[in-house]
Amino acid sequence: MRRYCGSLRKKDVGKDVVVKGWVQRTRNLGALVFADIRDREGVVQIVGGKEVGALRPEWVVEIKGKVEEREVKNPSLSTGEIEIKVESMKVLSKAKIPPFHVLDEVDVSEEVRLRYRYIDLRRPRMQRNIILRHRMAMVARTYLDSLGFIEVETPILTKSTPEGARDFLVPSRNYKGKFYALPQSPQLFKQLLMISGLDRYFQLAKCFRDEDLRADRQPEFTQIDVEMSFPQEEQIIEITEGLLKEMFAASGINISVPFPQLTYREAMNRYGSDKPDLRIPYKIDDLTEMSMGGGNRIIEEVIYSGGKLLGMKIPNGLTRKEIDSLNSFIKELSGDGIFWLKIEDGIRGNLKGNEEWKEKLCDSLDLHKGDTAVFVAGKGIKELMGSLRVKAARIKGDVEEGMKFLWVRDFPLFELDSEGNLTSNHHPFTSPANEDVSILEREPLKALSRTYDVVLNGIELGGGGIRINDAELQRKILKILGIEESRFSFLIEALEHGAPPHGGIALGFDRIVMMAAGEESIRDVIAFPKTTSGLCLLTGTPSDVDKPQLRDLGIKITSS
RNA sequence: GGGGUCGUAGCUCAAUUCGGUUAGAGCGCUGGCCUGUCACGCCAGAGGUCGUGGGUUCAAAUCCCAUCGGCCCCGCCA
Repeated sequence: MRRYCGSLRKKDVGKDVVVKGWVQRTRNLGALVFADIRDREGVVQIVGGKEVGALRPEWVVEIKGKVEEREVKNPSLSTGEIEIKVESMKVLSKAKIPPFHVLDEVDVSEEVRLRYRYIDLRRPRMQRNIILRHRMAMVARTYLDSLGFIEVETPILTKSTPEGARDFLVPSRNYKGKFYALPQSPQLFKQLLMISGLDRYFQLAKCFRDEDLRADRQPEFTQIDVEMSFPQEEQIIEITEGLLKEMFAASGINISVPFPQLTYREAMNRYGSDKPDLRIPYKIDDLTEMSMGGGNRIIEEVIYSGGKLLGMKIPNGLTRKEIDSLNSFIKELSGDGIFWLKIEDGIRGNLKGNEEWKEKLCDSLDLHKGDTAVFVAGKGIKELMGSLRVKAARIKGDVEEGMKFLWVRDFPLFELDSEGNLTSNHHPFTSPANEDVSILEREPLKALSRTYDVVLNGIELGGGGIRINDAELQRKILKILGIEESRFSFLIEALEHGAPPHGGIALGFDRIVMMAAGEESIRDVIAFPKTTSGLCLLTGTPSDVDKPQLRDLGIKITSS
C-alpha cells in the first residue's frame, strides 16, 4: 500500500510499501545507489542497484520495496533509522534540471522562486506554511461556527465605492462604459446581512485594493470578516481574542488573553504609533511643559509656535556611531535631526541649555548613569518619534521575543487627508462615540469612534467597530464627509427598514498566518503571490488581451 | 509618484572604485570510476545576449543616458 515517504518509521520495518514522490538527490556509489524520495510528509532513503543511479532530481517516481533497518543510521532525519530496499521502480515523470534545489536552506532569489513557484512550493518550509494556513482557516471556521456565526459569500463583482482605496474595475459587456468593481472588503454586504436578520455572519473573504504593495500588502488578500447584531464592543473583542487564541494554538503558539488595551490617544502619546510594537520597552515622554526657560532657544521657539519637545530614554546608552545613524535616519524622514543626552560622569550631549533644566529632563526620564536619551522637537512629531523608537530598538537589539498583542481603541472618527479634507479614519459607516454625536458638525476632528484595532508586534492584524444603524445619523456623516448620499442610497434605504445595532471586525488572515509561521512577508504564506509591482511572474499577469475582447467591452486603449 | 538597493554561467556570488590580455569561483549539469552513502568521494568536461537599448572611447561587465525587472521604505492602503 502507498505510504507517505515522511511517515515511515522503525515500526514499519519488514513491511512491503509503495511510495510515490520526487527524487531529491541521489548518492551513486557504483553498484550501490542511494536516493532520497520526497513527498508532502518528508523524505525517505531508498537503496538499490545501478537502475537507481539513472534517477535525476525532481523526477516523479513510484518505488515498491521492503522497509529495512539501516546499517548506518541518520539521526538528523525523522526517517533516518530505516530505508526502502527497492524491489521495483517506475519513473512516472521525468523533469528538466531544476532551477534550484528543493531544500529549505538553499539560497535563491525571490524572483526565481516566484517564476517557478510550483517548485518553490515543494520546499518543506513552503509546504508547512500552506498547510498551516489551511489548518488556521479550518480552526477559524470551526470556532466561529461553534459560536453561531454563519459563513455567507458576498459578491466579487460589485459596486465601485468613492472612498478608500483605488478599486480594481471590471468592464461590463452588456452596459458599455459601466463597470463592476472588485470588493475592497464585504463591509456593506455584511451590514445588509445584519439587517436581513442573519444575526451572526463571517466569511473568509477575498478583498482587492489597487494600491502600492509592501512586504505585508498584496493587491488581493483574505480577511476573516465578522459581523454580529446587538453587540457590545467587549463581546466582539472577546470573540476575536478567542479566535486568535485558537488559530495560534493551531501552530503550537500559546497566547494569553485578554490582550491589554490602549486608547488611540495613549498609543500615540506613549509609543508614537497607532499600532505600537510592545516588544520594545521604550516609551515616549512629552517634555514640553518643563522646557520653557530651559535656555535652549531653538526648542523654546518650537514651543512658542505650538510645537513639542518629545524625549525617550534608551537604557544602557548608545554609542556615538549609533546616535549618528539615528540622526541620519530621522533626517531622511524629513525631520530636523535629533538631540541627545547621555549620563556618564556628568551630563553630555548636543542638547544646549542650562544645567538645571537638563537635570530636570534627566529626572523626568528616569535617566541613570550609562543611559542615553534622545529628543525630537517640532510640530506633528509623534509618529517621527515612534519611528525613532522602533529604529533605536532594532539597533540596540531591545526587541523582546514573543507575541505581544494589544487592542487600540477609540480612534478619532475623522482625520484630515493630505489636501486638508475631512475623511473617515476607519470608514464612513463607523459609529461615533455616543457622547460625541453632538459635536460632529461643530468640532468633527474631536469626535471619537466606537472602533478597535488588534495589533501584534507592531503589525495591524485587523480592526473593526460598531456601525451606524440609524439612517439619519448615516446621512449626517456622509454629508459631513462631502460624500453624495446617492452613492449609498441602497444602504440608507436598508437602514430605514429595520436595522439592528451591529458591529464586527475584519482580520487580515494572511498577516495572521505570516506571524504564526514566523515569516516576514505575506508572500511566503500565499501560494501564488504578486511581486511588489503587482506582477505574477509565473503566469505573466497582467497581460495584453485580444482586440475582439476589447471591442466587445467597448474599450479603446490610449497610449499613455 | 518619490527614495534606497540589487541585476554577470541553471543557482549563489567575485571582477565594476580608477575602462585595457582569454570574465572567474562554489554549487548544479554531462561523461567516467566507486557496495553503506546521506552536502558521498575522486577524475575529466561542457556551460556567458555581463537585464535590455542607446551613447562616449582606439577599447565598456566597468563611464554616461534611457528603459525593464526583484526586494525594502516614504507617499498611498475608507
